[in-house]
Amino acid sequence: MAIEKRMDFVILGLLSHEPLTGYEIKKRIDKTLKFFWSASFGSIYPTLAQLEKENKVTRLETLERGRDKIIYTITSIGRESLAAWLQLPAEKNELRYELLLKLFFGDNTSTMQSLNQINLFEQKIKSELPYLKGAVKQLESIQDTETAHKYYLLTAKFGVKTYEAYLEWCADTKKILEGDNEKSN
Amino acid sequence: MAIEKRMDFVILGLLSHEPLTGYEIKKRIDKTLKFFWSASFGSIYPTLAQLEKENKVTRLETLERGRDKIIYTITSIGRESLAAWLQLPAEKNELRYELLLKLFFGDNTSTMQSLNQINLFEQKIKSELPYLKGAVKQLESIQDTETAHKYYLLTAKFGVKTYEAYLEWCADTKKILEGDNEKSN
DNA sequence: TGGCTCATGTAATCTGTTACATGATTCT
DNA sequence: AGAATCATGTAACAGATTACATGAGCCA
Repeated sequence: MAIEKRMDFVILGLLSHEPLTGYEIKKRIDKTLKFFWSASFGSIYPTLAQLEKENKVTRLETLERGRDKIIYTITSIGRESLAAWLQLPAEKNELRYELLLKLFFGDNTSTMQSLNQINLFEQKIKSELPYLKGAVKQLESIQDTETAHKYYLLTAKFGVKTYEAYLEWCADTKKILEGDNEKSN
Repeated sequence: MAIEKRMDFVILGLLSHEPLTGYEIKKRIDKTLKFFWSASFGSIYPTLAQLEKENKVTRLETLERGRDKIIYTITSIGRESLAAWLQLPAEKNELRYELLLKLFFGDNTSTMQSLNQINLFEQKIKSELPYLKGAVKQLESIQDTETAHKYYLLTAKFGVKTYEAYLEWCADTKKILEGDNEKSN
């Protein structure tokens, strides 16, 4: 019943900053939003077509370096729609961690298997954390008047904070499981 | 291509601890797994029917206090299937926070609106944290031989750790936004 | 007696992904 | 020359939710 099609607003939000092509929207999502949102071409292009029908965006076909491009620009109707959505309370706030699911059922397998899962998770977090920290550092240094950067910084800080918490938990949990593993040897 | 139907394994995992009805499975998920997984009746009952066809569970129809019940029990085939899945690396580890999405696009609205969103999130986390902490305390005190409890404790600790990180981030972020808000007055 | 919990199930719908199709340009 | 990137789009499918349908037992 409630507004659930968040892809509409992800796209409108990105277009509120600057006109973009569908391809560029995908890149922005993968680079900037990926820590808390994702999307595929299969949802981006149809959504853009629908937003155009609703007069929330306008399309401009261009030919750049011999390559066809469709640049989308947000309209005032689109901005109103986005602003209305921003006022509604955030409903979907969910974490879906298969790691935790597998760990929860860890009594059906060996301690080594559980440790293995945690190590994989830990490595992934460790490999992504520097990127997030780099974004925070860069955004803190620029100090421009662009308010969009300020909000980007706040979300990047969320990422750093939670990733650091994950790493602490990984270390704690590994110690516990390793202790158990030795006892059983 | 890969095994994506995780609902199968959530159910098999819960049944690996004890025989349950579909209704009880739903309750277990809502109570114990809700911090990192969720499910509805519309997926639980059809999945149970399918697992029975695959001989991974057996059904026992009973009449308890005049009320019909179907109690499902995991089979050895089911246990093998679960164990095989536990060995595979966890693939889906995603956080989908609409709050962060709305905050990211906060430059399209007032600072007050963004603060409001964060307050709502903070309140929700604060209201859920005591439950998680209670679970940790209880699980730490029992010290029984049930290994399942040990793994439950580890996931509950994950919840406490991340929720505490969220609250720290909320406090930090509110300070920043409140400062900005005063400057603009 | 009215509302809550127990209990099972289905149909319609949603929301999105994956895989495919196509082809130009740019980098190495 | 070949790989990677740029660029748009569709069809099939997946995986799940929501809403509905139904009804009994329990508690205040």
